Amino acid sequence: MPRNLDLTALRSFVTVLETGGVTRAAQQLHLTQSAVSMQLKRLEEALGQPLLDRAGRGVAPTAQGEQLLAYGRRMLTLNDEVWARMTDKAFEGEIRVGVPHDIIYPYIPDILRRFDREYPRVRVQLISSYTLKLKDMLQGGEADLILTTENDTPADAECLTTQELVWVGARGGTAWRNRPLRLAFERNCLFRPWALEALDRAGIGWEMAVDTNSVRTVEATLSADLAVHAMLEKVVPGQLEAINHGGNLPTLPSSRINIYRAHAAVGEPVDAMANMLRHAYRGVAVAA
Amino acid sequence: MPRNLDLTALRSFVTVLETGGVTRAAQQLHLTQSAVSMQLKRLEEALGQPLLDRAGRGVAPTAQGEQLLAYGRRMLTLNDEVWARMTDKAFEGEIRVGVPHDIIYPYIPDILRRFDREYPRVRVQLISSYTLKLKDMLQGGEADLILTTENDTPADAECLTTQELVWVGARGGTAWRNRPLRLAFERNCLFRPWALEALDRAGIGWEMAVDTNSVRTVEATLSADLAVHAMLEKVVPGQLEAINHGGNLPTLPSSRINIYRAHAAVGEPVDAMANMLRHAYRGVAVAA
DNA sequence: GATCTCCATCAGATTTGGTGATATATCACC
DNA sequence: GGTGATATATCACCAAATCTGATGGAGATC
Repeated sequence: MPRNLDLTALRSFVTVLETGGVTRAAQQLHLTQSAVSMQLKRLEEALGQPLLDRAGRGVAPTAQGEQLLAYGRRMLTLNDEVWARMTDKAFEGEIRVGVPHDIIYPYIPDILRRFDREYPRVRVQLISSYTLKLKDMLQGGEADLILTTENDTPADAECLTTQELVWVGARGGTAWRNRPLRLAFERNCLFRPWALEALDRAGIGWEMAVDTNSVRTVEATLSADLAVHAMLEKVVPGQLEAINHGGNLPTLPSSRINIYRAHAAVGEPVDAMANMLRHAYRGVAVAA
Repeated sequence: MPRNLDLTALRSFVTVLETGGVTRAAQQLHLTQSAVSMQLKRLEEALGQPLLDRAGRGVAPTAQGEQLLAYGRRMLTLNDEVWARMTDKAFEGEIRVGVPHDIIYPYIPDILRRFDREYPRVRVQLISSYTLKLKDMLQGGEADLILTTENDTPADAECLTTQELVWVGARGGTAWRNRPLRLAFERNCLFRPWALEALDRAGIGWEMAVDTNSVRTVEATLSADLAVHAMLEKVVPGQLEAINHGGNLPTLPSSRINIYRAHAAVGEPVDAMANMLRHAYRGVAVAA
């Protein structure tokens, strides 16, 4: 008494019912008619009951055959799926994802981990840069999928979420009370001009506490409570916090997180990555 | 390049990961260690990539192995399930279902059809009788599952639905205007005393148009617009209709449809049948 | 460093499962 | 009711796959 079905025979069985004949099925499967016939016989013997009703024209499944057909289809679907995932060209290669460095945390690391589980044969290259640079790279074919932080959503993009820009500083810090307000921004940070403009409009004096291109420097300055910074509300790292300034600092504009996909970027892995990003930031997956 | 996975090898693969060793897996599977080892090798060859990481203590799946593990488990689950359905003793035998004949339509035929599809090796014996007789049969072990129409729900029963009892007659019929009201009921019909009592209380004179134990006779009498009858609102057959009497006939009490299960009736098929009945009458399936 | 455990690999035995040929059955048409 | 066409079952044979039991080697354990 065997315990495991033979997927080859099962495929023959399903094909016989789908093509309506042993001979046709055999052709489609590139086997001889007798081989398929014997597979059917083996199946029936193994399960100890008739599966096909050969009465007259064509073949019809018996009641038990119906059962096996349903299960068989599901099993073959799984088989084909895993087979595709493990060997299909479409599931290997590289996918280049660009993310502004200020929104890498907290979602991206987890997404990369999960993606690698799902598509182990796809190498993910994470590009961390500025929104403008990322858009250039997408144009230049150097990235397949990018996230951006912008104040609107162009037609070729999709908005994942709109988030408030907030003032942040060290946990429990007081740097935000100082005047002129001491700021820490990277030179190319997209939010820097937004913050400055908001302060100017509110008539609050300010000065740059650091002049750097390093995120680390900014972080260190903020952690030491020497300056304040602006970032999206949902991505404030643990050692910092949104400043509860009670109106002493101006409200900052909101920003959108958009996703762009290169025209050339097609295939299930890219779809899946896009969906994971959507799901993380928007909380909603989009059907493929 | 094979196209179908070998479920035997797949089971070995899964077992190796579950037992943490080729040798242990082989014992559990009643195979030699070398056989299992070769199966693993064949799997890796077929899929063209390493599935196991034999580094040091124990075995760990590679990233691709994780994939295969997940799919493999699902496929084996399906395999074992269909195998059980097709060969397990628990999925063959007889199940005796008792249903009062006035609620057989419209649901029961469809349920029986669907049940037979799901459990082709289980013979269903449909017992059509009166509620009291059915309860006797259940007590006497002559039925596994019965539906009843009663005006309450005893502790050992489960109420599926509460339905209004309504007056019915021929489509477009006028028999309900006659006085004395002419009635057609089988002798043992449970609803007969309910109807008579309601008429008496309303001071409406009545007489029995037929004296029979045959449903057919009652139906024929009703179809000919010679008498009226009372039945549950949801089970009125097509050739009859609920009478729109506008208060000229008394309101009838409501009735419950209950389900009872014999203590000895256990197993998945009985559960499934009970669930199908619940679903049909109550519109809700109950988790197994 | 000896021992133990576990796994990969090999040669040979066995079984499985496929091909091609043949027998049987069913249908369409006369 | 017979005939040809088409479809399926079965058989003998053969090739390939797969199991067993033996062997050797890599780590872990003492």
